[in-house]
Amino acid sequence: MYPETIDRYSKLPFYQQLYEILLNKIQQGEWQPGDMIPPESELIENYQVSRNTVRQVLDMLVNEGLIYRQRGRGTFVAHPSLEQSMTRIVSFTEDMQQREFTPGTQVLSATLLPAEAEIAAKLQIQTGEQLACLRRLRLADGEPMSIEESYLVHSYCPEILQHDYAQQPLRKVLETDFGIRIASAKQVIKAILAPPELIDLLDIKTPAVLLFIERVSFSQGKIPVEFLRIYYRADRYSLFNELHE
Amino acid sequence: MYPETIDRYSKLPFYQQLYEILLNKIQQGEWQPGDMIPPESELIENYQVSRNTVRQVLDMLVNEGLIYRQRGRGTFVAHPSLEQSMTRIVSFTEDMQQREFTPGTQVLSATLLPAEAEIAAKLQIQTGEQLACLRRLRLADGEPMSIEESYLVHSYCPEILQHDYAQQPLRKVLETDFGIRIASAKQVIKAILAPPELIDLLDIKTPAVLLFIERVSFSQGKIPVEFLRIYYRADRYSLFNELHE
DNA sequence: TAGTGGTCTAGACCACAAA
DNA sequence: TTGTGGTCTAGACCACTAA
Repeated sequence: MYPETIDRYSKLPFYQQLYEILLNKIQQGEWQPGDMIPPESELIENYQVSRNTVRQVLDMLVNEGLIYRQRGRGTFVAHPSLEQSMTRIVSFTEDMQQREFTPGTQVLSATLLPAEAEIAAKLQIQTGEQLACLRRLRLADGEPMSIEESYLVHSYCPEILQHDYAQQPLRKVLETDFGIRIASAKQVIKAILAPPELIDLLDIKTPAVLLFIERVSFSQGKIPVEFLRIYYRADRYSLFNELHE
Repeated sequence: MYPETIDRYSKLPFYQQLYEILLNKIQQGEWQPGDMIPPESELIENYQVSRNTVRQVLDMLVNEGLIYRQRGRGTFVAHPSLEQSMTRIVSFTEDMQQREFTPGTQVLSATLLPAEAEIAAKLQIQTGEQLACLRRLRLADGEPMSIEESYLVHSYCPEILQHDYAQQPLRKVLETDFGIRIASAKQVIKAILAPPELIDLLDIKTPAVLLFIERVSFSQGKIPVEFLRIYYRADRYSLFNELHE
């Protein structure tokens, strides 16, 4: 399924290929949190690249918080942390597991509609172009945690609404059915007063506060694919991150 | 004032020394946003280090969003972006300038008080130890933008309250008077309903929503120095960031 | 002592941008 | 064509950890 060796004639640089290979081993759980990954010497041997190339890849994974190094001991898979959810694209399921909640999902609606100007601009399409809109209520330990409104450019992923998203992650369908992998995203984080129509759905009392995120997600080719609005119950959800000089 | 060459007998690695030198040129404005910085070949020549070492330093600055590279053209100082304020320690003044507001500050109070258990734990000190508390109203274009409550471990910086913080940045006093440089921080971001006592100060109407940040800042020696609460008017302030795989 | 990651060097060839 | 950054190699010596 995924390549295990570096294609020396590929247009992709060695370090990107090796990054994909190692990332995959972590994401697929072949290497578990806390596991030591093979030492640099072994990666050099296995993949037939220089130490600098190996270290370039490990640096990337360290920067993303996926692994950490200990001099004299080795390199280890990091335990998922809440900080990661601020800089890495993390699924709702992963996010909730890190917060030690049991995740759940209810589909509120799945419809086609023409793009409003505001959303069209963010997705770099024409106003009125068809969008697939998926609204989901997200649960944590059975209680409402957030509402997610996804708007997908329908021409990139026709028939996308013919799945049961209570069971299946949207991201996985995008990847397996349409070959679209979300590689990066930009988002805005706000605090808002809960709109009346969300009060009942989220099972909160007015006046209630929400942490509100608007996100544009891009494919590997940097094409905007999805516009997402997430309304989090502020009494149950907060964000963490680290700053440096 | 700041070293301009690499001390080849220092305990600090070359790349850290070079990082300090280049960071300083950017922060002091010697190199302005949009300026091309010297090409790698020149940095190699100037500082007598290898290309890998130069590139290691430039990689760090790129990761922090301070510079960007264009193949075939050169390396340039980045224009400050709103995204940076999510991962870099940015002063209120800088942050407002990036948002194209004119910043202003009013000191609400400056007092000494004993540490509550909650704050003491975050600052890794004993409950009841003396804290310097500085409360400031922050203005943008003359209108209230946020309230900042700083709690500093007083034994690290005695007499710190004997300055006029309407004029002088707290961070600068810490550095020049006490040799404390804030190098990293951890923060939590929440949405809250405005507490009644802040309503008037922020010139908002109830029920009002705030973006609320609690931050612990660490010195270069990783010692917690400051606990900070910031209450932002949600109608005027939001956060931006980028995510990746 | 053996094995790990941390730092550093001196080269090489390539792709891209501007003149 | 020249100069820039992008990728890659093959070595070296060091500091730290664990046995």
